[in-house]
Amino acid sequence: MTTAKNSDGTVGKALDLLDKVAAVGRPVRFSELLAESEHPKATLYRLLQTLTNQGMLGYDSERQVYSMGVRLVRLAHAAWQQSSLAPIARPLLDKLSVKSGETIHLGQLDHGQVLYVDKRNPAAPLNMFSDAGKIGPGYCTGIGKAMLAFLPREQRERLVKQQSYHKYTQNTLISEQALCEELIEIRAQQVAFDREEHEPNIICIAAPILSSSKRVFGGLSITTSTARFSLEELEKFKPDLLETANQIGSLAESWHFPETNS
Amino acid sequence: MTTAKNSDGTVGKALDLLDKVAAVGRPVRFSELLAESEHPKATLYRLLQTLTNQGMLGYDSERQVYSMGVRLVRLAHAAWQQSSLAPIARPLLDKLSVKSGETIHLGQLDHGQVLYVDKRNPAAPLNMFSDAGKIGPGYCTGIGKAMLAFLPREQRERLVKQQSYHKYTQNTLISEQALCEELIEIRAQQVAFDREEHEPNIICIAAPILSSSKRVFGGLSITTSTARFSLEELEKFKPDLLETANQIGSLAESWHFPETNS
DNA sequence: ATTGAAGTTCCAAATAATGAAACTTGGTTT
DNA sequence: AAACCAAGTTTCATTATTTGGAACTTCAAT
Repeated sequence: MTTAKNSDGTVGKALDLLDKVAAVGRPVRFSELLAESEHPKATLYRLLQTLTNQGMLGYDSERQVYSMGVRLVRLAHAAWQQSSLAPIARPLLDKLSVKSGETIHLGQLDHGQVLYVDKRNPAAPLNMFSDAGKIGPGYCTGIGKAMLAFLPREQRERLVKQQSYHKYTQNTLISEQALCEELIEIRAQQVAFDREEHEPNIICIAAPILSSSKRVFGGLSITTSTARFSLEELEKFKPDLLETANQIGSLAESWHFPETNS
Repeated sequence: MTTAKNSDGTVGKALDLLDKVAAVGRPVRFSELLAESEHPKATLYRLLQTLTNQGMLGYDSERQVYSMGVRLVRLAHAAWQQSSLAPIARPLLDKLSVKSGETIHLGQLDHGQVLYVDKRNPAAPLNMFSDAGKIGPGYCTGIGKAMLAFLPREQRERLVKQQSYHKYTQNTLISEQALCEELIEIRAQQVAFDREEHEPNIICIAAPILSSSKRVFGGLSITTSTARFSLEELEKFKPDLLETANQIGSLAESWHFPETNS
C-alpha cells in the first residue's frame, strides 16, 4: 500500500536506478547509491547486478564503481535514428547552418523539457552524443517556448505548471503568468526569442516544427551571441528559419513521425 | 543471435524486448512483436506498457505502433560522457583528423563487436555508414581486429569463436583459423588493416588503445578509400596513429576509465 | 447482422522480488 | 599479529509481482 509516485514494478525501479547513476555523472560506489536509496541493501545490490549483467551499467571490479553501460549507446542509436527528427532534418540543418553561419539546434519535447537531438556549430562539425541527448529547460529556451506555445491548451497548461522555474539570468521568466503571456505572443509571431533568459549574452530565435494538423513534432533554433547580433537583427533569420522548420515538419509527417512524450 | 539465453528476471525480459524493437528499426505493431515473441500475449502486452510508461518506448496511439523512446537518448548521453573514450579522446581526434585529412573512427569492444563512439569526417567525405552508437563486426573491421588481437588469450579465443562470420566482400576472413593468424600478425605489427574486408573500396589502418598494463580500452582507425590510397600507402599514417592511440590510452588510464564488456 | 483479427483486461497459480540478518572480504587500528 | 571495522555479498523464509489462459472489447471487412 506504499503507493508512492511511480511504479511499474521491478522494471520501473531498475530504470529509476539507471537515472540515479546517470544523475551522479561519474562512476559511483555501491554505498553512495545506498545512502540515497529507499531500497534496502540487498535489493539495491541485486538491482545493480541485474543492470550490470544486462550491460546497462558497467562495473569496474578493481575500483568497485558502477557507471553507465555501453548498451545504452547502442540502444540510443536506434532511438535517435527511428524516433527523433534528427535523421530526417539532417540535410536541412546543414543547409540552414551554412546559410545562417550561426549555431543551429534541433530539439524535441520530453516531459516539459527540451531534448536536443541535433546541433550544428559554425566552427566545429557535429559531435554525436556530446550534443545530442542533452536536455534544457522548457520555459526559458527558444525551442522550449516555441514548442510549448503551439501545444494544445490542456497539455500546455499542464506543462507550464510542471516547470521547475529557476532564475538563470536577470531576464529569465519565472512565473507561470509571465510565461503564458509570452506564449501568446509567440503564437502571434510564429517564432520565439531567447532574450538571454538561459545564459547571459546568448540569444536565439526559434520556431516550432509542426505537422499539417498542428501537432508539435519539435523545435528549431538559430543561436548567436549579443556580441554578434542584437535581438532585433535576429529577425532577419525568421524567413529561413520558418522555411526550414516547415520543411522538416512536412518531411516528418510523410515519414510518419511518432508522438512525443509530453 | 536469436539465443534465448539469459534472463535476469523481469528486467532482463523487458530489456530484451527493447533490443527486439531496436532491431526492427522502424515503428512496430504489437502483433508483429507477438509473432516473434516467446511470451504469451498478455505478458508481452504488459511489458510493452511498462516500457512505454517509462519512456523507453514511444507509442503512437493513432497508428498503434511502438518505437524507441527518447529517454534512451538522454541516458545514452550520460553513458557516452562517462563511460566512453570519446570525451577524453576528442581533442586528440580533432588533431589526428586535421593532420591525416582522412576519416577517423574511435571504437570500443562490446560483446565481441565494435561499438563506434566517435568519428571525424574529413573535408572530402567518403560514402559510408558509421556513426556513434553504431556497431560493426569485430572480425572484419580494422578497429575490431586491432582490439581482438591485444585481448588476453582466453577472452580472445572466446570472442573469436563467438563471431558470426559473414562474407561481406571477397576479402572478408570468415574462418576462425584465418582470423587467428591475422591477429598474430597484428600483434607483431602493432596495427591492423582493413583490406576491403567489410566494404568494397574502403580500407583502413587501426591501432588498439591500451592501458599501461596492456588492457584493451578501445581502438582507433584512419579510414580511406582505394581511390585515394593504396594499402601500402596507409603505412605512412602508422606513426601518427600509434602516437594518438597511446596518448588516448594514457589519458584514459589517468581518468580511471571503466572496464569494457567483452 | 456476422465474422474475425487485433488489442485489452481479469484473476488464480506460479514465480520472482524482498529485506533482515548473517557472512565474507579487505583494509586499518591496536 | 590479532582485533576491529566498514563495505560488499549471500541466504532464505516471507511477500508481492508476474504470469498466461481465457474471456472480453473494438473495429473493420464481409
